[in-house]
Amino acid sequence: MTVTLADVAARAQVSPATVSRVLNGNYPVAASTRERVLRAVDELDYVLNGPASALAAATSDLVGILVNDIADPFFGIMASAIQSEIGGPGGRAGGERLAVVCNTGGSPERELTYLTLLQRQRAAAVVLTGGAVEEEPHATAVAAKLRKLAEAGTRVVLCGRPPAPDTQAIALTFDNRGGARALTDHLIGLGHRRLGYIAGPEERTTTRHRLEGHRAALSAAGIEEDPHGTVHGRYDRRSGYEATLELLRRDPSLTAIVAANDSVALGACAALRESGLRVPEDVSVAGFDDLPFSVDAVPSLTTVRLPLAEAGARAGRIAMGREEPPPGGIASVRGELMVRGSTGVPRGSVRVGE
Amino acid sequence: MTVTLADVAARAQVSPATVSRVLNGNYPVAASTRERVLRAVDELDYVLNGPASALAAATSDLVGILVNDIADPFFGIMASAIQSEIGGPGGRAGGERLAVVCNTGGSPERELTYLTLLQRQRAAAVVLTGGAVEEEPHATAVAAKLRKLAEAGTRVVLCGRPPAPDTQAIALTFDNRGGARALTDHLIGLGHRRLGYIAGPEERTTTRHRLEGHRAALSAAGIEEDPHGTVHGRYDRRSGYEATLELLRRDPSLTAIVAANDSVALGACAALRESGLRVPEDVSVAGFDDLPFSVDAVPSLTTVRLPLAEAGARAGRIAMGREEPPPGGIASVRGELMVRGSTGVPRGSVRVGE
DNA sequence: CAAGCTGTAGCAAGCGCTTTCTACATGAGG
DNA sequence: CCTCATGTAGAAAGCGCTTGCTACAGCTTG
Repeated sequence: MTVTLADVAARAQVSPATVSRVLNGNYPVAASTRERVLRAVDELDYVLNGPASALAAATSDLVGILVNDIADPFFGIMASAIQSEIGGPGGRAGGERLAVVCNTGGSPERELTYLTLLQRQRAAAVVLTGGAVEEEPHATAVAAKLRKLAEAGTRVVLCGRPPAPDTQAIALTFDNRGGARALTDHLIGLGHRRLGYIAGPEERTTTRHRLEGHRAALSAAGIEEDPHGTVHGRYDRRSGYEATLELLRRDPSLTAIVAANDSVALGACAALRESGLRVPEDVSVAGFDDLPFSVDAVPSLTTVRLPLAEAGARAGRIAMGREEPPPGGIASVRGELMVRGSTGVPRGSVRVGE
Repeated sequence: MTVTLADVAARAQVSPATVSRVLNGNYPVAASTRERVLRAVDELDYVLNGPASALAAATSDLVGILVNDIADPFFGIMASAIQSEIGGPGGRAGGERLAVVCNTGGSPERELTYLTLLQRQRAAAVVLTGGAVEEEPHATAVAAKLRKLAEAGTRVVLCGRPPAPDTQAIALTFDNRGGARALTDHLIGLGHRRLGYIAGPEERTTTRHRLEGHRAALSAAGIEEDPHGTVHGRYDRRSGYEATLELLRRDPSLTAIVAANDSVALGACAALRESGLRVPEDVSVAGFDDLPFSVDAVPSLTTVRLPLAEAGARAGRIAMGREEPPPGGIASVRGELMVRGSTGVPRGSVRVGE
């Protein structure tokens, strides 16, 4: 039924071993023999049996990329960059690797499930992207799993994710704290004193770090923080829309809104607009990430640019062992403040609600 | 070093066969034995060797999802929906499947490479999304590959992609022609007579179908088509920006621009704005797909909504054999015209360029 | 001219699992 | 009490490939 190595060998009048060596190209084979084998492969339309070869060689060419939300360009861009350094014909000769992205949907359980599945497949490497969940039963479980993977020879790289101690995992972390700090500093510099903050889900590291940066800026400027000034939500547009309405309800006099990311910021802009408020004349809005659509927004979004593609590419190379890991296994990747149209000096003093 | 089935068997004082049966749950095992085995698995932290089991059972739990551009939400949304019906703990008990998305980057070679890689892994199913390339050496090669896959028992589903004849592949096709027709009809109905069209890459089916729908609408309205009214580009924002400048150069008097998709439309809006033209007062703009950001654009985009998530979910279920394929193996999925702020009646008659 | 290389190819032993077939208790039926 | 289903477990034969080791030409060398 299906063609096997032995069939090819028979056709080429050589032993299976020789065929295997031709295909893997890691052993001297006479040119004439090689050609005969290749012709047989072609004529029989032979396709290597991946599982069999993985079993025999005790290695696999699978590389897993875990993302929180594949429909979010933030992850799409990173995944794309990682993959481009790993899979397909772009890479080194002979080394076809199957780079696969797994969508955890932000669920800790699914993250663990995928990790187990990849461990099962004896993946060559695993790249985890995006913020981690800090909640306890899970964080430890993931760390343990990562350790196991590393022990089994799987290279583990974290991209845009905080380091996982005792794990051997290489981490390229985004400096969310610093970026957030710069962003809020910018707003404060413009004269804003009443700022609202729309945060992401509470249990994520990214959320916490960005919030910490924001608060650091506030306290450095001597602005006492209003506990009502922060609303938590998801990392999507909708969440930004709703949170903005809530912030406006709590404090109609705020002059700036800092969002957890660009999507949230766009939602905020929409809510503001529908509330009859202009951006940035009435309320300034700032995002985070600088996704492609952010320049295009009207007004264009002030945000912190994260080098998603660069970091992803680097993570991919490290995962493939084609680039040295950073010293200590940890590197912090800085964002860059992009000042654009959505932020400006606060208008006068009081605005009447409604 | 690594724990194997045999180790677990030894620990549980049973034969490897029994452990295998407990793990697969497809053979009666006494409750007490099962429990003993499970405990041993737990204590030893045993993880099944995927390749070995795939080899022995001649099946694998891999499901491949091919996308053209993972950084594009169009694909992200579909991939997410497909995956949610396939992978992780969402599915049927016991059946953990590894749903993986492969990014072809729109390159025919990579598409083929991934297909081969999946064939190698003896994937349980493959879902191909997005338009196909029509160029000849490639189209035939892909069809041949799909046939091979199907023969080898891999279920093949096309989602948002035209049917592949002689292939056994199930196809859920988007009615791009019909959607494009409705969209341009709408514009014509508003009174537009000079329309520019920004198309995608020439060799893609999606591009051709949308263009055909557009032209059908024009000719039905008795508008003779200006060969200069169409510019080809990529499916991204940038392309829309550049193409718009080009269209404006060719015909400064056009009153509407139809874009290949929403991203392109956004780029068009940006170019228009920078050229001092208002949307829709001076020029109407229409997109296609209705991605999440389209409602948020200013003005919000008139477009054709494609039920990406629904179609993806359905494709996923079909791929898993959990839903009957449509009769004849082919279903056409219709889009819905969403009339929003970016289109309006054309202004007066002549506008002066510059 | 015998001994020793070098370059190629084959043998055969697994890799870790699944699954068919066989074996053996048990308890039921005659 | 013997025979037979019935339920449960084990033995063992692969699945298709890789790879360490062996074999043996054809050439150098001393």
